[in-house]
Amino acid sequence: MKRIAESTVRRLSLYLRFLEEFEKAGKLTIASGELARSGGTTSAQVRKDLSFFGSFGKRGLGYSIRELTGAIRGILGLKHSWKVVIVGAGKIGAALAQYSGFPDRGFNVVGIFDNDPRRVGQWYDGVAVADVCSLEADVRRLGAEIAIIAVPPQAAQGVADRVAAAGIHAILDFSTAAITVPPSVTLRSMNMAVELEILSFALTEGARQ
Amino acid sequence: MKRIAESTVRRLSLYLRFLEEFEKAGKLTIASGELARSGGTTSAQVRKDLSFFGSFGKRGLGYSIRELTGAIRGILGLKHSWKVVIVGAGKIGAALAQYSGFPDRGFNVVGIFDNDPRRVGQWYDGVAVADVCSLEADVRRLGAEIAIIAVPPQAAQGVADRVAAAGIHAILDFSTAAITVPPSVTLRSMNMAVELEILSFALTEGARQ
DNA sequence: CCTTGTGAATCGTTTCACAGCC
DNA sequence: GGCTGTGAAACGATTCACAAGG
Repeated sequence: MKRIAESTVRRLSLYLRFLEEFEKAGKLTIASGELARSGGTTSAQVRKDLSFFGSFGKRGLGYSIRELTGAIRGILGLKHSWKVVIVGAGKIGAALAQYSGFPDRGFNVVGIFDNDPRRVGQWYDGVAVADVCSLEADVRRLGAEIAIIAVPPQAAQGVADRVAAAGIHAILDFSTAAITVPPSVTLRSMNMAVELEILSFALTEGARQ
Repeated sequence: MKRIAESTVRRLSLYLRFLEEFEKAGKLTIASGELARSGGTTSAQVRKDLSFFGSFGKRGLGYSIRELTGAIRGILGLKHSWKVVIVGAGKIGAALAQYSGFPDRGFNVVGIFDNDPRRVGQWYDGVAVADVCSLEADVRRLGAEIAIIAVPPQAAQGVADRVAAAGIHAILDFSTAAITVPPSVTLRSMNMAVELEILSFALTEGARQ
């Protein structure tokens, strides 16, 4: 099977969001054009994205919302839930730990870690903050599959190395550092500094023209 | 001037981070290859990215770190500071409001808004939470240029419409909704749901192969 | 007649490779 | 000799356009 572009996967995730809304609204079928309009793309793009994985529609009719939702959830690996650990129980880490949208979508926080003794032992939504010393052991014991890094930038690379060594293959990095991981690990960065600077560039460019 | 790709701007922002580290370490010059290695790209990519904006290096020598840092800060519009409002003073909004890395990099939080009377009046780092009723008026009065949206997904689109109407041209959306904005507004989404689903896909794909 | 699925064409980005300069 | 700056080539993603099927 051909390698799938990240942009395709990102759009599938968005389609899923819109499909769930349409489903809630009681709609039964949808055409690629309508899905495209919700997501700011084109009908050809929607069809091409789906075509990498099979054919899910009926010519002349469109897609069954129920079926397409199921298909995309299967493609994205959302038919079962994932175990997530959060490293860093500061403001952002704590906010994420309490975020209720998580479990709803199949991502269960099974561990939270910090190196500050004042934070260790605090409870967030049924999970106690553990000392980061036990990170590797706990990741293995709990069978965690995804790590969220929410530590200061200087500590981010070290944490990434440690969770990778403990067998984690997927990392979501909230720090403003730019970290690197071995090829066997998938890394997504939610780097607020970078996003703000992209906005700054756009504002500046707009003013230049 | 040709349109600049978003990927180029994102890399410039990363280069800036590495350059600042090298500068702190006392290095004076750097070659494209070394910058590339820090950022997981290639020397040709670094040179091409910079070439869109001018020529900043010396053949045979590389780039003066001091000069290149200044040039990139100029390109990204970071030579002056930006006024930011945060809409939503829940867990994420409050965490962002207190985030000290913000002002360091020229992004000053000048306003925080919420619709919950229990949150209105709370102080975060010298700024009081205001009622979201006064959003448009305050945005104009304060001269805010960037809005950060940290509200529940159902409310995100409405907030985006309101800040856009109030004259804001740059939005950073932390909600898990997929919102749309007029072409005059630049939108960046830090959509945790999408990023987690991309990780889920990668883990599933890895297992499939 | 409407809408999908898809090869072919187009467009944009990255990589190559080398002339030009320090 | 070493490294930049940049056209040209290669690659990858998006858009087009149409045959096929309900």
